Amino acid sequence: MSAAPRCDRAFFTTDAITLARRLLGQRLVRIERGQRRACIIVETEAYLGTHDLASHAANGRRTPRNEAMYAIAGTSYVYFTYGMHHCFNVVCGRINEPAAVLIRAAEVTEGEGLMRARLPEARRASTPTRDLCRGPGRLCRALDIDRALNCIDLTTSDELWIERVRRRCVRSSAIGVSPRIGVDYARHWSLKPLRFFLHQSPCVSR
DNA sequence: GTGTGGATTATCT
DNA sequence: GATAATCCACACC
Repeated sequence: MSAAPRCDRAFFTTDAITLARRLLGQRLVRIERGQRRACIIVETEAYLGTHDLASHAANGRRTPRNEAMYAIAGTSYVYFTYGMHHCFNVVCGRINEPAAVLIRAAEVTEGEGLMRARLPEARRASTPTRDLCRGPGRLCRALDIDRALNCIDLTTSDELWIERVRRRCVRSSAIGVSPRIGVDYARHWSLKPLRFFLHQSPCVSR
């Protein structure tokens, strides 16, 4: 594990599309009981604001669940869905203007054994390493991210943060763009090109 | 390789 | 009461 500076407030303080691209290639770090897990982010989705009908904050909806989306850039937003999965987002934009980036997939670099231990016994050994953080629910399971980590400050937390392992954004030609996944209910907003991923990564979902 | 449906429950209407 | 920013197993090709 090479030393790298933690992403600071300025890194997160931008619009969701910019942050979604900026996060690609950066390192997500989780410390639990003194043990470190890490992975390189390879897939993200931008959720833009109250006008974005696919966002939990669509039409200005503000509830206990999505309260974190209204917080300062660099705050975590972790929610529970489909009765069994957690999803991890990084809040961006201005305070009271809900925008966030969903972290959809990553490539494991540290703590693979700890991640495998979270799988059911039957699949613990047979699951390919590239699948451990391939998908937003799998990523949260592998890193043991749940609502205890909702609404924390990623610039100061000692449990979860992002390290800036690359100074500049990945070049555009290396980034694939597509519609977001699983938001068919959002009418024309489901078709907008707001999913970003590294072409060359085997750890991108679908 | 593709496609389909079921799991399972917090959250909101 | 309905829905969900998903995943998995199984059928079939």
